[in-house]
Amino acid sequence: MADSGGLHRWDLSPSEAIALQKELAGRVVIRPLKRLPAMAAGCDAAFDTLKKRAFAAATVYRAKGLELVDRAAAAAELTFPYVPGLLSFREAPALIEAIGRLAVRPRCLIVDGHGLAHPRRFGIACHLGLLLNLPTVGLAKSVLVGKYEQPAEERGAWTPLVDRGEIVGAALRVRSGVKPVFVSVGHLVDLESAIAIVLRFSSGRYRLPEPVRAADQLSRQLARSGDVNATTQVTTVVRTRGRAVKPPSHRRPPVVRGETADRSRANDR
DNA sequence: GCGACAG
DNA sequence: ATCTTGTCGC
Repeated sequence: MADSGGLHRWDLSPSEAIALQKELAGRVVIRPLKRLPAMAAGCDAAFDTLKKRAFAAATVYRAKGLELVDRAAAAAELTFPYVPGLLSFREAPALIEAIGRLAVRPRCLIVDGHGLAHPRRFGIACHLGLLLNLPTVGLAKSVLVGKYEQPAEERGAWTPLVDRGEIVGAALRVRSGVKPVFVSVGHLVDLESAIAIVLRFSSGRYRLPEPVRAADQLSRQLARSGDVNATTQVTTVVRTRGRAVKPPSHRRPPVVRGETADRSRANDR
């Protein structure tokens, strides 16, 4: 139905959630990725003005050509408050639902939020990666824990994000001359692989990698239009699919149902 | 006790 | 995260 693994419940109190994180943190696997994934899914969530409902989106991109391959979304009632360090207990259920609705099973996730760069080394990227058993990268726009030196201005430059004597992530310049983003290990990757993945799925035209940028836009769009299908608890909102694996001789750009996919330009942030 | 604090 | 248009600069 919703959970992918049923590893634990979600209706926990903040203190119980913290205890669970300490327990699950030991299961995170850090290792280099043998080969960069051909496709990766960006994951992000937005909220309605009443902040009573979350809209999660998952967008799959192909590394080659940075083309959108598939995307899905889900809406859910918010049951957990926003508490720094406990983000996954607020957003993960909806994100898991959205990811589960993808027609194309992603082999890698880039999650909006931190991974190991977390007080208990178990940010939302670690949580999702562990539950879905997928290589996962954490990508945040600001720091939760740790300090860092400003990296060089060129795309690809990075400096370590250090917390309590440990390198928990990196301040990575995805676009030259633009504020860096913070990359950290989620699960089944190491920091170098995580950085390589973020650079591979970004063109350098925007601060965020394409998958996350698209998921951010989709979730935000759905939150504003307070989309229909969002009536009950974990409910479907939209679903759009494109080409799956091994596309025919004639490539066809993904078609978005109900709305035209503007791929021209935009202003991030 | 005083700040810091993903989204 | 969210309330929100134009504007300055590469």
